[in-house]
Amino acid sequence: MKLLVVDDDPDLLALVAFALTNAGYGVVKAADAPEALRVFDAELPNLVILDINLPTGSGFDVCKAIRGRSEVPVMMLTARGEEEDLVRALELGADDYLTKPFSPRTLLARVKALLRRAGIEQGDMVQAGRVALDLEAHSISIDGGAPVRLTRLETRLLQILVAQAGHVVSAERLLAHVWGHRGSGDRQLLKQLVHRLRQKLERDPAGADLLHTESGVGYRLKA
Amino acid sequence: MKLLVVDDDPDLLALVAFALTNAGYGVVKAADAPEALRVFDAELPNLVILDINLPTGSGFDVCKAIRGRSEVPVMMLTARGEEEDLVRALELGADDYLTKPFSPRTLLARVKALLRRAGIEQGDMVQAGRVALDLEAHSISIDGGAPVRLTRLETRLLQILVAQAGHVVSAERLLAHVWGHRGSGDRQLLKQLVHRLRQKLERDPAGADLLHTESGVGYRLKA
DNA sequence: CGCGCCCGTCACCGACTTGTTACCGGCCCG
DNA sequence: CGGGCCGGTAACAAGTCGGTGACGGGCGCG
Repeated sequence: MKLLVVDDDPDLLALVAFALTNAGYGVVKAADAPEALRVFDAELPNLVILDINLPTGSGFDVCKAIRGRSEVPVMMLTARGEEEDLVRALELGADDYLTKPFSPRTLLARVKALLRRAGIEQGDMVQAGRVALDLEAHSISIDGGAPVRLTRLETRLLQILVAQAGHVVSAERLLAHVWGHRGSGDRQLLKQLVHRLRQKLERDPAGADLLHTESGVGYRLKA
Repeated sequence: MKLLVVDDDPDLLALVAFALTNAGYGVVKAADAPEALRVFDAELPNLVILDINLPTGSGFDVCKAIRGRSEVPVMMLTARGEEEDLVRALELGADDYLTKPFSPRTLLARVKALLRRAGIEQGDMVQAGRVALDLEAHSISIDGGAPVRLTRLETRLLQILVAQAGHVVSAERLLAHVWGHRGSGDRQLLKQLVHRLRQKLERDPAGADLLHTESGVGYRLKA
């Protein structure tokens, strides 16, 4: 799930991008109108978040241009007291708006609602660094590459590793999460699962080296 | 198609009910929280439109209570400036929201979109990508080709697959939708139905490969 | 009544998943 | 130097899952 965020304020742009990335979305950014359209055509995002006030050209033009080539949902960002602009934006085909300042939580809820309404609801998806794990489809994609199919256990293993990306996860904890208390203490189960998972990851050269062994402790997914 | 509208403002309630009735929907009304739940249980509507501000109990409680007993789509109505409430509503399981004031046209478009997404569109045709499913005639047409007759169960199966086209639908969910909770857990039923459906689809060469198996998860209709 | 269709059930096959055993090599430490 | 521990790898076996064919009961209809 790829989102395009357009804002000329670097701080706000970074904040929004951070919140969305953390929630597991792929984010591409643009700081002005021409760049926005360029990135849009190159990346074909599933949703656009667009500041009304842009230095070069206005957000209206971008919204209109996007509407000319796609039905993708567009959310406008506006400063308080610009309600008349808002009406214009909605008439131009924007799907929702958000008044600054807003909380990341509000942003996320709105983005989710928009995606749901547009019917491009994604499955449960978690992302960490270069890997995107699709819990619904049981697949993983590295650096946005072709998705690799995973088995049930592999998915469960990756789920916790992705959630704890960059940190070591103890073997005991992995065992508990994947097998429940049944497999407690059986390191062989884990060895095999890790081995099989690595074979799949290494089919994509970008995926080799992602899953590190922390000797005597557990495993760690590169962030 | 029956819709439940809940609002304590008699004017707004009448307006909304009028717009929906005019569009051909059956409408039942409620003015407060207890009445809403009573009417809900009695009428089992296909969609609920729910004001957040209710005199007795809040819209939240109603939303939660409804979610506790059904997956029916819920649309929340909110006044401008209640964005925090909105987030809470969406997290409680509401599917969409509308900020007052809104135009009847907007309301209708949203209601239609919600019903389409929920796959409870009645009567007419549902379409997704290259397939057009006729729920009345129990037939399907691929790429505008000759319609193929379907049985009752095949139609129900395709209904949810078309509604979720491009996304994996879990076996459990398919079973629940086609057979109700009776067939819960019986994969064999699903295997056979999918097999029979595929045979029909593959009579049209364009239809082969449309219904994809996601091993260990469920099935997915190509978008 | 007999026919055809719908659909639930059984049986079987091949592919995949998962648990288990065995073996290899490196490392630490006495 | 040698044994024990650890992690990686290979190979096998049992179990599971999905696809397919076949049978037959139920039902509506002429």
